[in-house]
Amino acid sequence: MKIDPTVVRSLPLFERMSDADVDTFLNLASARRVLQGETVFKQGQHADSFYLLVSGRLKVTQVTGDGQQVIVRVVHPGELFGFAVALQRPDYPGTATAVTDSVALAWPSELWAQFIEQNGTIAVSAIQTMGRQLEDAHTRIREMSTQEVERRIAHAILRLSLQAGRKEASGVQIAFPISRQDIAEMTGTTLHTVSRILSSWEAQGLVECGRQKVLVRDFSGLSLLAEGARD
Amino acid sequence: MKIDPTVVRSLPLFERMSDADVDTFLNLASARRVLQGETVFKQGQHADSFYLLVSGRLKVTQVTGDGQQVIVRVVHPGELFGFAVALQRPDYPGTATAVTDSVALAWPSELWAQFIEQNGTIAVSAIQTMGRQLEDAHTRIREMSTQEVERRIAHAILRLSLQAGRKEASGVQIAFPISRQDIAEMTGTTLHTVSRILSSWEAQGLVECGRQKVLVRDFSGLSLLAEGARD
DNA sequence: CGCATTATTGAAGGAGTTCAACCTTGGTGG
DNA sequence: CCACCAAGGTTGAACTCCTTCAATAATGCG
Repeated sequence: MKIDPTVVRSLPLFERMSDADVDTFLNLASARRVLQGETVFKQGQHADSFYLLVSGRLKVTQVTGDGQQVIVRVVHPGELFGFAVALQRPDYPGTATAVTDSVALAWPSELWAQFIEQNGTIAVSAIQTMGRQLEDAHTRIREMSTQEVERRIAHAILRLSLQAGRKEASGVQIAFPISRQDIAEMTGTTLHTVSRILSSWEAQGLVECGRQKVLVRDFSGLSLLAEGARD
Repeated sequence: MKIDPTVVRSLPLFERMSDADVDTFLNLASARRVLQGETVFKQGQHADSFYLLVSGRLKVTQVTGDGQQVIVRVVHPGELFGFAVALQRPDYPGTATAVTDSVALAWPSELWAQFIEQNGTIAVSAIQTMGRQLEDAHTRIREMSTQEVERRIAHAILRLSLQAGRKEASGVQIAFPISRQDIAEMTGTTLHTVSRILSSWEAQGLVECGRQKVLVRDFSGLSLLAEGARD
């Protein structure tokens, strides 16, 4: 599969890089199309590649010993993922599943150290990607420690509508299929609680939702709720 | 304050670097002694430096809008911290407080990009540090999502005893003063619950504890508990 | 020695889970 | 083309783990 350099150019990772360097990187990469529901890699699998999401959307999940699933991250276009090498791990700590049809670039893990050491731009970008993820993770920890479920769900929905929102006539729609179960796995609760809360929000006119979809009607109303301004 | 290059050499960050390069880095750094209870930087403060902990131990806390505190990280010797620059943030997202007398090296934030771009070794180390932190954060998220308080506390105590344990006659002591409140802020619960659980563990002979101290007597017993093998 | 900080423990209450039953939706194969 | 059924969603009721409130005790610093 061939990738158009101009598409790639627009991604932050490459924007400060010379044309020649971009070509070098692209020549070493292989592109991969992943259909909705398919996985790029599975938890525990040998980490032979690291990836860049070109288009689409992925979720990265981890399964605990007793079979419970948690969504640790949503991958948006332009982000690096699957860089287990960077953590000096032989295997992937989670499973990456496409929630929409997606395209990813893959490089062999052996090239990671070489990329980072030889190209400062890549190093800085990689660090920024990880930094943003680290902040997200800390935000989530803070929320899970201190906030009740309703506020956590509000934050999660607001974040998704910002990172993956599509403007519609009546509000902002989250641009990929997302189930109650998914939201529960992102906020550390159960699908039952998520369902109850979304229903109550719908009654209040804050959101509109259906099977695998959520549309934010009243962004500022939801923000108030997220910030703890209880009715 | 002067720093001995041989001390620094033993840290992973510098171990693959040439003597000349180590000197260059040390000449640009300023060393800072931080006494127990003092802060290296405060949440919201302008991020003018990034740091490396040479000795001692720090906790990094965040305070939420409504005044609740959360410990987002414990910094152990040899680790980078306060690299807000890397996240393209003008300010520190948390407060770093010494829990034991500590020594840290500080570099001006402006040097970060230069360090990373020019020295591949530093870049790879920085990425590994962040990667490890990211994994820790994901582990914590997973635990908070799926495990009950007792198991979370068990995991936290085990982790601390591995990362900061000092062998004593009757077990492994956590090598810095740690209160019930601290443990609560690390596991997303209240000091009351922590106190109750530690008391019950003490009765079972798993730990021994006093004011600001915890000693693990039965590591494997506690591990069993952490893994969910209920009595 | 006095007092602030830290810790313990009981009792009451509540937010959210668990269990259970039922309803909706949309894809697919007869 | 539409009937069927699996996957996703809703909602009630019971229960429980943990928090919150409250009061008292221990520890160690100045």
